[in-house]
Amino acid sequence: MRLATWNVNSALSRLPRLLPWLDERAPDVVCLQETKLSDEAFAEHFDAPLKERGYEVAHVGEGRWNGVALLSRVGLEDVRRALPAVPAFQEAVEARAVTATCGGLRVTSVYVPNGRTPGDPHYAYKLEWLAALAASVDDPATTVIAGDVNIAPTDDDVWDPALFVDSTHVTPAERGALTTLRDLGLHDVVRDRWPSERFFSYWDYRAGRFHQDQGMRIDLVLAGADPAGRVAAAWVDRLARKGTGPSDHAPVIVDLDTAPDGDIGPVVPPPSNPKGRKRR
DNA sequence: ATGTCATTTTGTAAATGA
Repeated sequence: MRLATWNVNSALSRLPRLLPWLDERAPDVVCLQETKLSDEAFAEHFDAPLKERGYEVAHVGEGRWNGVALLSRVGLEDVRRALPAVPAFQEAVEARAVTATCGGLRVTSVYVPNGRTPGDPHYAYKLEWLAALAASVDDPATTVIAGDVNIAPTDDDVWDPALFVDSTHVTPAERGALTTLRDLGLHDVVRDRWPSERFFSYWDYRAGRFHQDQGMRIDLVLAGADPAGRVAAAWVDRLARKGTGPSDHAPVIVDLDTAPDGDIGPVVPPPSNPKGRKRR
């Protein structure tokens, strides 16, 4: 099963990139963020092309800002359109999370509040929202939380840590929220796959940041023991950040070993070693 | 110092947000 997450920075603007990307990468489950569409507008533009490609859809949008979606062609059940006990911002619950059961996993597409600057009301809201996210996890073992978390887990996930001292995305309180999720049993599976590589998932549109690879790794796939133990590949799809009309984020793709029926299949014994040579 | 992009508007340039 191939799972992907992508902050598209307006699904409508990204339509000419999104549909070809689905055809090329053929993900089974897709978490989208920043669709910036109402549910009605998303349905108008996406229901037909997604159905044609075999996807069921759960979209939670408000129109101008935010907006998240789950696309799945391995089932989409028990949809939850907001985190339980999610904090409001200025009395409005924003469209930042949608959860469904897809292919036996409880998947949540998240768009964590940006926070703007420490001290800003948006920053306190971000931390409250992250607490609600952790509290929303029912069964960590089968959970996947994927999306734009607006937090760089370590200084290795920022192109120039010195520039970001005391900025949002890197503060101990924000990173502590990721630690809380980790302590629940959720693994940052792309980092686990590439523990000492430096790579990013977001690059500012300005100042030629992408072409100088000056970015941040803020789009994560956090997976519980069951999916984390089945990771076959995990990578950032940088190609989608190139060319005409890209999002400022690249998709993150994770492949899980599974047979079509959801059974991982027989355990294959290791090859025999009749000549007694040492294995490397 | 801050080079882009997307969205909205008693709109057509300016504000807002990231």
